[in-house]
Amino acid sequence: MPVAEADVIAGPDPEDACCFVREHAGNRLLQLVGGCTIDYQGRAKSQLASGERLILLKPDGTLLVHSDEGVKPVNWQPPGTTTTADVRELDGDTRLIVTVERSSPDEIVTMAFDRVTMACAFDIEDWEDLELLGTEEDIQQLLRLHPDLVEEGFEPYDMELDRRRGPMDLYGHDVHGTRTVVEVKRRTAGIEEATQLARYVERERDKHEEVRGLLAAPDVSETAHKYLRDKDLEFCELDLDRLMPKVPQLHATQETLGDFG
Amino acid sequence: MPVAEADVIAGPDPEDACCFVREHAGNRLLQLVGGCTIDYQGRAKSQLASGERLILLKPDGTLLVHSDEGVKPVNWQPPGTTTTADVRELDGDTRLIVTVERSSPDEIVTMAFDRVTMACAFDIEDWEDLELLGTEEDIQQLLRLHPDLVEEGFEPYDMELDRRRGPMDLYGHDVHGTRTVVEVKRRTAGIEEATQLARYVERERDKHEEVRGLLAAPDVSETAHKYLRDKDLEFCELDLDRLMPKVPQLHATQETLGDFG
DNA sequence: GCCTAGGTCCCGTAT
DNA sequence: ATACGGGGCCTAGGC
Repeated sequence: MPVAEADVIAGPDPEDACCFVREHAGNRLLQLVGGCTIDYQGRAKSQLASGERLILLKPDGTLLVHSDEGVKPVNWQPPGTTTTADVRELDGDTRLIVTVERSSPDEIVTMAFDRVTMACAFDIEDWEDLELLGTEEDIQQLLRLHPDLVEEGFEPYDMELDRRRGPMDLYGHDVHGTRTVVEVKRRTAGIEEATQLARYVERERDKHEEVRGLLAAPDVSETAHKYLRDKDLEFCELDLDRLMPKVPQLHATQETLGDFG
Repeated sequence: MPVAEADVIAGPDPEDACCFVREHAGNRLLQLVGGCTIDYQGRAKSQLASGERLILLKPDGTLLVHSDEGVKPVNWQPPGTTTTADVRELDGDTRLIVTVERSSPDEIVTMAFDRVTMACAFDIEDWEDLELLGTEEDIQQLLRLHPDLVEEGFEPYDMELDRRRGPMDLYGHDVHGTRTVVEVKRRTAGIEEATQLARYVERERDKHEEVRGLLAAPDVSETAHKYLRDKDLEFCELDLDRLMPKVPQLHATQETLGDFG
């Protein structure tokens, strides 16, 4: 049954469902709704007893198995898989078996349907990229443009050079000319972020006399703050309410610059 | 049109689609396929120009917006949102507008449809929990049972006590009676995992005379290995091919134990 | 609520 | 291919 550009079949028997999967897998966005067991073997191993789920197979080979709750799929496979469909006898019933596999790493997801409520296939074309604003990268660039928001007198080194200096978010010198490493975070920094900064600063302190380390974030956990003091590092509070509104302008100017660069 | 337990409407006009969304949002698994723009405002901000997408609204308030590629939804909301649907005039067209919002943090996703190809609603009941084998927790427990696989003569302290000792995966003493902290990883350990161990060991070394630190993983990155040597820590190679087959047994015995505990 | 740690994390990017 | 870092990460478990 064609529904605009969508094909929908309700309650197909295993054979029809099998044909449907074979016809559309890898070409269109394929959807199955029904009761099934799911086994996964690969980086780990999982089993899921029979229940009703929604299965999505994207044209790029992505598999998503969703239950009725939560953002994360209960099973999945990243792009690049190959799909096979078969009809097999199982416990005296004829069942649709769909397998999705890939190599490196070798992984396979096997779905055995005891019932297919619905099968759909449609083309969805999406040429657009998401424009995301307020990422760490955005904040980083804003601080490059307005280094005083990090600290009065802070001057970051040039971006091109920074690349060769390693993975540090910002690197420059403070008002007294002291080398200063800045790690930027878009949300409350925890112990892990503090350790990350410590690692970068440690490397620099091996090479140079005096190096300051700043963790620039909207907030820090107490544990992280203690750790920073311990390691002679500093926390630098970022006022996101002031910074975020500047981001759209940043993106606008970058688009303009893109015409020349 | 009832399709087993599924309702499907093809190419509904905005008003019908709006009713459909209002009727099913929060009750059943609701699906929309169509062309839309999507705006998100919350922890960050995003815009997505018009394109065809598949929208899922789970009864628990989860929102997923999928394009034709990749595992990750292009936009989403975790469980607990509320959905509203409206019909509005936009650019001289009548459009379905669906918003999904939540508080703490305040976030909103707004979808403006220029066309709805298909709308479905169905009940999917899934009472089963995924049984996952081969997690870090599994490996940890195997090593507790067979501590020689960590190192000849290693003896981990009791699990109950370990809880109070902090977040360390394993804590015990080696064949010479030296305190030993073990951080377990299920895959190649990188610099971050090495730093994590270093942090735990540092705390223990503040309190005790001599403390060893082992990073137990199937492999280590070169950088991480250097870091370990630097900090006087050690790498302990895990043979996953030997360990993983033991996991099913572990789970089986734990189920049995569960009957008594 | 905060915070930490894990994830079959995914994903981009640089080496 | 490996490795490192970010993510609107999500999610579970402690406190």
